[in-house]
Amino acid sequence: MLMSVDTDLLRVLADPLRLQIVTLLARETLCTTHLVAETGARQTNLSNHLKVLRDAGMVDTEPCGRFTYYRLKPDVIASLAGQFAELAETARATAAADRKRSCP
Amino acid sequence: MLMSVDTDLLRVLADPLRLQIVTLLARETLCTTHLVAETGARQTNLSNHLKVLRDAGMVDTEPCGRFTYYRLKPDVIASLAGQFAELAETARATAAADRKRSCP
DNA sequence: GACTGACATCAGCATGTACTGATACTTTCA
DNA sequence: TGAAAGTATCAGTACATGCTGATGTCAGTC
Repeated sequence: MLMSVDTDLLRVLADPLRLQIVTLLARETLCTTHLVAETGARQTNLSNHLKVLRDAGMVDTEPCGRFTYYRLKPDVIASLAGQFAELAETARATAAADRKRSCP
Repeated sequence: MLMSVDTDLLRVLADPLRLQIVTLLARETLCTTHLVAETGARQTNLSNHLKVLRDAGMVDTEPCGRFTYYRLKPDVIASLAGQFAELAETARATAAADRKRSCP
């Protein structure tokens, strides 16, 4: 069966530090220095996670002198939100109808 | 900062087999035998994953003779969907406003 | 009561993951 | 032009994760 939600994206967001980065970037475009300061993570650890987010296609980079700005791709989050909304609606309707398959 | 989405729940759903189980249960209440048949997973592997879903508070169990039925808790999925919807809206508004913090 | 079916639990193993420290590369500054 | 700042990459390590096979427990059947 086709998955209802993209598990590769879920795995990327399931890490607390990466989710924090995504949440910060949802509010404003920031550079690596900003993100180190806001998250308290070490610079190389943050870079590792930023690479995971880039590879997952969730953020774009934007050089600015020797700073690198990261910008979230809102459509990726919107797509995930849509998938969860569908799953939630299906679950709600099923609970309301109390659908239960017979014993085998 | 408080997380925008529950990463413990995300980690639970980030596994393809567990997400498949949740998707099947979103459509109807099923027993372990049904789930083995629908997913093709081995019985002990499926039981391991069902335990993870129970421990995460995503499903309830319902004994029925020697069968065990699993019922999805729709409010858990609805809550996650709501969290993603908020994150998506924040991201969309930020992209529209083109918010970018100045260089440090 | 023995047997069968359904399913939960557990230990072991292979693989994946997240962090650290070291280091390389690029840009800017003095 | 060399030093400093910013950031990316990499190897190593410790821990987490997912699967398997074996096995235990409980409900139903004969």
